[in-house]
Amino acid sequence: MDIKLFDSELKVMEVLWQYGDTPAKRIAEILNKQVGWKKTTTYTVIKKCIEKGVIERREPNFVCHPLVTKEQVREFETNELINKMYGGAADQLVASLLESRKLTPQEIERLKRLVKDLE
Amino acid sequence: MDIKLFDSELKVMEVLWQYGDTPAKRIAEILNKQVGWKKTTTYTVIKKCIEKGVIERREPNFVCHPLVTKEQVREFETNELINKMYGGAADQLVASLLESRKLTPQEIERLKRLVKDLE
DNA sequence: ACAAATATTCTATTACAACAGAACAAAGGA
DNA sequence: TCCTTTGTTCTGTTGTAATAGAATATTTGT
Repeated sequence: MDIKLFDSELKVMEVLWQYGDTPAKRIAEILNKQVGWKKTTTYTVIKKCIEKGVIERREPNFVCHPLVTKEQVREFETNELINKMYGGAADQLVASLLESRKLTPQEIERLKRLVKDLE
Repeated sequence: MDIKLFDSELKVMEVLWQYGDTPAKRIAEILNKQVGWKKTTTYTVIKKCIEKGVIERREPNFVCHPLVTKEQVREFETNELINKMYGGAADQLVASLLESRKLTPQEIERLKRLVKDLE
């Protein structure tokens, strides 16, 4: 199963992650409202997702069911970034975040607690 | 200046970041060895980078000079990831890293120190 | 100044993600 | 059963990143 998702595929997956198992028709409605896609576009992308193994059709009514979690995709994407931009060193990424002050004070607080809670 | 770099452009920038100001010819040699590019490919991509404003030609000898740092691009790419996959919350990304055990013990140590050193 | 070597631009080709129209299939009500 | 609606696939268009060949310009050694 190839977990690399294109932007279009991610849009579909986001719907499934948010709403759980959903009929194709419903996904099409949601994405039409959200990003203006025609229904055939949604169906095309769903098909790609099925071929790719990240969605399967399930009873009853062939609802679309996600086979990968958002966490898995997050991890994958994050690893790609770490390899591409940080030479594979995950802590470099964190260091960069801290230095660039991209973290709000609240986030820094939460981060401190996270790190403290390690082991 | 559009800081969004394609993979091909990133290859050129990596050379500049690693070696400093470099003549186009030299970049072409390096990338031919590294990734097998023909020299015209390198020149084409350099041109794109110049149009995009991330490289300029400088005296003497019109060497290629990077106008953005690796840190800037890192930050940009990291922000894109955070927005795309973590709903804009940077600390979520860090939390995900900690949970997924993608950090080695050494990295966790360094991370602790980083956090401790905050103010 | 001119030939040879080198540097650069111009123009194509290929591959594929994004998007969607039209054709086709299936299901439900008259 | 047939017609209408709904669901799905098939096929095609568009845009553009990646790559590079051919043409052109520039420099350099003699």
